Amino acid sequence: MSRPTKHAPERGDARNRLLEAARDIVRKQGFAATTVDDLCKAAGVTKGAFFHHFKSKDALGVAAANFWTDTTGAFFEGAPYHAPSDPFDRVLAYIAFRRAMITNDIPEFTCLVGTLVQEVHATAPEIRDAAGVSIFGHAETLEADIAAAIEVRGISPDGWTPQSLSRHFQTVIQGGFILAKAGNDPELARDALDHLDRYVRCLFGVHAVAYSGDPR
Amino acid sequence: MSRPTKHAPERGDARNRLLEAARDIVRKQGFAATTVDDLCKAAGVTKGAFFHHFKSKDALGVAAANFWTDTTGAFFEGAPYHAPSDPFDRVLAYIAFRRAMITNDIPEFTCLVGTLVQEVHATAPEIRDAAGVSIFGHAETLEADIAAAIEVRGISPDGWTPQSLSRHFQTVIQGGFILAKAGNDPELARDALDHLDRYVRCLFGVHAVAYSGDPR
DNA sequence: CATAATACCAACTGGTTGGTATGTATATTC
DNA sequence: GAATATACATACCAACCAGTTGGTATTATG
Repeated sequence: MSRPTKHAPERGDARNRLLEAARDIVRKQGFAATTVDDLCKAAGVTKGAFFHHFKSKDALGVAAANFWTDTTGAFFEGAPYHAPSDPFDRVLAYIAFRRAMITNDIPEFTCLVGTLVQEVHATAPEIRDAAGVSIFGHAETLEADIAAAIEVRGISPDGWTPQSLSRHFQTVIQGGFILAKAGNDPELARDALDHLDRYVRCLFGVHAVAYSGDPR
Repeated sequence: MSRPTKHAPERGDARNRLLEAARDIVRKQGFAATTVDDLCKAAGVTKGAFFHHFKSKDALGVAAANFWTDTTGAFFEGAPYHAPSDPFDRVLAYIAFRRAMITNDIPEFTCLVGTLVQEVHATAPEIRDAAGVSIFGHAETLEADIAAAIEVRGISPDGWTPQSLSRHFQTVIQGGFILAKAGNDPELARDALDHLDRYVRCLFGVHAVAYSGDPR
């Protein structure tokens, strides 16, 4: 009878429920504008539970960033863009996958750690660093495919490396989120990825084709 | 004897001093984390002055975004990247200029409205829209040069337009700021612009050359 | 089964926050 | 030069905020 369900808070659940609440609310409102009470209310727990699991609001911020790293890490690891046998196709499939992830609800597809770091980069180094690990760690997962694509396609990168390109992917993704927010239009985030797709094809000397929008 | 100096507050100065304080403090701390008292203290005025000029903190946010639009608009209009006679060179000069603006102090070169919109996009539509006007309005100033460069270079854009490319410039710039913050390293913002430079040369069929880093 | 640790909850607190009420010196208008 | 409007300053407030205190129910341990 101890089946953990999503909407019936159960003993031992509070920490995770708080982290999920942080993930959802911080993306909507930002970190500073989100109160501890907001999080407790959304998680269905009291402040006692909050400060039992996190020694401060900032500590929750660090934990939320790490939670993001873990959950998105597992999500991308299991994602279908790894399937193509050609490494360059995997790189393109990553971009298509990121594009397909963009829904109509902005807080739903935007990045928690990008939002976090924008706010706290100068005031909460521990949160900033946890966000950095998340972004640069995710970028790293692309490096091997990019390096393999360079080899397979027989190109000689001039002024860029697998690392710098993998980071540029994140740059374009994060920048696309900002434009989507500023224009209140998710399509702007898709446009960013279309330009990225074009850039990558260009770097690898592959002619751009009309973009289908289908990640498969 | 009524010479307005920068550090001796004078009658009639309060509004501008508050906007300058907002520009500087919000980029460091974010909007929600910046209190009205913070702004008053930095501007050397009292709360009475604040609420005389702005009916609420959110109203100051809108005014600060508009202030940013006006001041950066004038700054870019008078910037030297407009000098080259060839429009494509002007486009490259813009990128080089943006790159040269990146100093060692992150809050100094990052974008107020990018920071603002990330925080308030879903909670303060008026601030979000003012930020949108700023970003997309600035992007628009690049469209004519891009369009002229297309003509002069005789290329046929496939799947992109002067508007979408000018917006992608802002995407890369904003994304570069986020990575710079996450890595606590301004160089990451420069790397973003190097990739953008490479992309633009590729779109126009111009071979990339070793990047000098000098905007002239 | 006793002890102890864990996982919470309800009520409280002291400092902070955005905003207000009221007063006053200066500039503008008639 | 009287009246009015502008541009502030001072003092204050109710709501809110992160964090604490002191407790209880459950689980783990020996």
